[in-house]
Amino acid sequence: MTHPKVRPASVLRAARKTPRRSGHSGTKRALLDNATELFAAHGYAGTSLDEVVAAARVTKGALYHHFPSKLALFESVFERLQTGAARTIEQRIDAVDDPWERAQTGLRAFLEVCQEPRFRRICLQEAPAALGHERFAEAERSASLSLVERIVDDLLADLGGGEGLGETFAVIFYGAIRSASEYVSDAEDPDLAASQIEQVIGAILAGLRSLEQLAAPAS
Amino acid sequence: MTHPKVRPASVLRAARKTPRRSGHSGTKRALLDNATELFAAHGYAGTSLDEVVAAARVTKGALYHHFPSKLALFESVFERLQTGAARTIEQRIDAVDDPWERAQTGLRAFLEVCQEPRFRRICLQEAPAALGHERFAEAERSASLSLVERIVDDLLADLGGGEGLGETFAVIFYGAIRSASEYVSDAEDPDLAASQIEQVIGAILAGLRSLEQLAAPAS
DNA sequence: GAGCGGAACATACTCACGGTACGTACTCTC
DNA sequence: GAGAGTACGTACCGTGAGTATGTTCCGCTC
Repeated sequence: MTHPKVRPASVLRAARKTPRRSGHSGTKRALLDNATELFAAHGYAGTSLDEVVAAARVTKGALYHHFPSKLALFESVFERLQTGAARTIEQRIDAVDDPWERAQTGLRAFLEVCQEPRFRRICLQEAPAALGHERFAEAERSASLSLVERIVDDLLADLGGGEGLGETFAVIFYGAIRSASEYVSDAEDPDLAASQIEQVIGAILAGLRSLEQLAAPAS
Repeated sequence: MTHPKVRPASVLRAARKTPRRSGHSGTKRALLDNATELFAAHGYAGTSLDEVVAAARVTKGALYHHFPSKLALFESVFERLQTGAARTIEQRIDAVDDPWERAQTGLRAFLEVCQEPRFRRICLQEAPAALGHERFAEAERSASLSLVERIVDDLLADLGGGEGLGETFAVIFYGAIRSASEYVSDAEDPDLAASQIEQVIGAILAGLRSLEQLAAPAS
């Protein structure tokens, strides 16, 4: 009884827009684009695949042809946003030579990227729980955190001491600016909040710079 | 207990421990306890209510009598952990007078609390996505962040200047130690990682302390 | 101490949604 | 032009959150 021999499908035929060109289909891109919007608007759990395929004007069969699971779809969406953001920031900081000025530039670029609502929601809010802590930490390490570590290493080299503390510094700074980005996004006056953040980070960096040496074992 | 008319339920009968005492039942506590374990082990989405009620040896009817939804159950679990952690940290820092030493003490207490697996998973990893960004931010503000702000305000008072930057400093420090706690948890050698974190935070605080004045408007 | 009202559950169901099974249409290659 | 592989479409299933509807027990009143 399944599959009546004679398939009507007349309505669907009319709906077809991409004339089934060869090679890589636009269907996958349509799914990614619409999934990005929906995930950003309603979160991972709040978005049903029926909504996604309806928005992309295809069916679940098409979706599961391109992605093995809902989580894999989310992962693709996540990676696209993540790599795009990392590339943007990288271009900005590569244009600056002085390590201390580069840190400020990187901070500014990161804060700007985090104001992008889709990036905020998907990469900062939904991804940790959706992908799981392990998978998310790995993705962050290979993207954002490595950028921060590059910057921090140059700072520490400019100072004396601090051997072996680069990763620790990077983790702390990354957490700080990640939290700062949320603060800016939620502020009533984002521009004011951003300038305050830059001021405070600037003070912290200035304080570190004023130390003649790092690395004194604590109590 | 359960309908002796014809109903077997012999297993459940033997399992009842609290003899249906008056007023507040132990059922709610059993649900909260088991839900805490399961949410911590499998996350919010990965835990089914059937598992919860089976572990608590009750039925969904009992659960929905005490909690209006799965999210409300999670919220209760979250709040219990959150307030308990805040109370622990508060006691630790209230025993210290010097503001700079108190900051270090608070950091150490926070890092310890974050090593508790249930707190980590539920309050730090699952809660943001499960409760939603808005609700989670509010809970954090009223619990952890207010503690940090109290500490930071004393630091700024000890220094000169920095008027109106207390909240900004608190946000940045809170993000830093939140990220630091993850770093410590994931480290192969948590004790070493924790000491490195304390070292770096100590250096940052020392740097700030060495500044004669804060609050210089940036570019 | 009989009756009554509500709290504290249990049972059985609905429905949304992720995932699967299996089909067909189009294209390319030989 | 026949076979194979890609790119879908359709119908179905299982799980799990939430609901409707009981039923039992306790405390209170008269």
